Amino acid sequence: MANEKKISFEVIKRLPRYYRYLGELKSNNITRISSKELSRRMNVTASQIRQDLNCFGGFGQQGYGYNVEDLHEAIGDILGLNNGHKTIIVGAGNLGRALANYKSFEKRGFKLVGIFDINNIKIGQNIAGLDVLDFNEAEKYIPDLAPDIAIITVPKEAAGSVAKKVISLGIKGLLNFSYTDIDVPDGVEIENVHLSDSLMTLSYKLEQQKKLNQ
Amino acid sequence: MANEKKISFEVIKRLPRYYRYLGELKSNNITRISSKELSRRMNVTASQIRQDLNCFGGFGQQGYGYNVEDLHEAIGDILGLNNGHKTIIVGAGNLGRALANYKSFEKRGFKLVGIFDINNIKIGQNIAGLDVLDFNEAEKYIPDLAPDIAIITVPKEAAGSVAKKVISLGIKGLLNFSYTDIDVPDGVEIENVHLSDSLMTLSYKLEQQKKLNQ
DNA sequence: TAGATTGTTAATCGATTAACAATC
DNA sequence: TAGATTGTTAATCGATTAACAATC
Repeated sequence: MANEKKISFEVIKRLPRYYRYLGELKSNNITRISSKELSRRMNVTASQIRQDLNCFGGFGQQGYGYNVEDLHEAIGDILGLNNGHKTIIVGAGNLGRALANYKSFEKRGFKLVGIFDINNIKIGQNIAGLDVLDFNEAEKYIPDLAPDIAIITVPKEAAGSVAKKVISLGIKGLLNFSYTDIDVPDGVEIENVHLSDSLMTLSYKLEQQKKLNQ
Repeated sequence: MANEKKISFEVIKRLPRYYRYLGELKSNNITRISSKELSRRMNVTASQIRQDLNCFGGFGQQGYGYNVEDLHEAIGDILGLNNGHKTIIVGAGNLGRALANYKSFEKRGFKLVGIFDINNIKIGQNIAGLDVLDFNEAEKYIPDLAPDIAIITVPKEAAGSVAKKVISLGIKGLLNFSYTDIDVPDGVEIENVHLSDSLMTLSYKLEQQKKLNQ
């Protein structure tokens, strides 16, 4: 019944980038694009683009290329951006606040429905139009809010227990920004994002440059 | 002269994670670890760990394993974390503020020396102990601050020109958070970080789960 | 139709894993 | 010494690229 061909996560990770470039093309009123031209702009091979897209079906047309708007929407569908995912943020610190006000999330169809913290000073404060709720009373709020995704921006010491709690309340997707990896049970999905990691790999690259110039 | 074996970026991207786990072990007063035990904790193969580490030299000892503290420091060195990289942030919006107050960066040896914006309301405000400076007068400040790295948290429309400006002032490393890819000339390094990308791949995973459960 | 460009198969390349001799 | 575990070579696996027939 289901389409059985296993699609590698390498391919999935490239989809948001295709999505972004297609969005750009769309706002520039470009209606069609060939894999060759897109490859030139994105700095990847045309072959890879065609392979990637063909994992999901034949979006293109021989002799013509791809319809920008159709392809943009198709990738959005594949990524599940048109499902109106409801999200909460746990941790109303600086990063939590920044993400709450982050317009990109909203634009890609993610709707923020709650912000939580355990700090009395923060509880009740208004962030991005929402009053910060007491995470110690999570079971009181979360079932009604019914979010799909929890964005975790708490200190690493608290990350594990926060994850456990929200999972127990039925949340199926976690985006973890705390400086630790969180493991989740089967049926729950997680993406661990470590902001300092990219700063470190950047640092490595600078190191190499420096050596080259010596 | 130089060590000529090319190390793949796949390996480099894993280093921050090794670094983090070793840091954890260290704070738990664990002094030695075998690739097998580390592989169990990190959920990777022992073989990969040994291969990765051996790109940089023989840190281990047969029959013993690896000395946690030594290895932690060695990886820090490889990543260039002990160089006291000076950084600036361009864009004092929510994300810029959050990153300015982000303790992880400081802890890994990155020192914030300046915050810039072009908005008069923000200029002069104090963030993380620094007065926000006018980016329109970047050439007045940046040569003295002499940063290695610029963290770019401006809207995508401004990202390109901000990059061009800081590169012209001698900055060699860019960490770009704006929702566009920035290309840089030879000799300059960049890491593009797109926060919504991981939210999108998470959304994809949720989509797959949903299909499974139908 | 002729030209362009896809979809897809085959070839290549690189990364991961397995295996084991070296050695602490 | 015997046991453990590395460093490293070889085997496997998977991802990327090249090539081209199909087709718009």
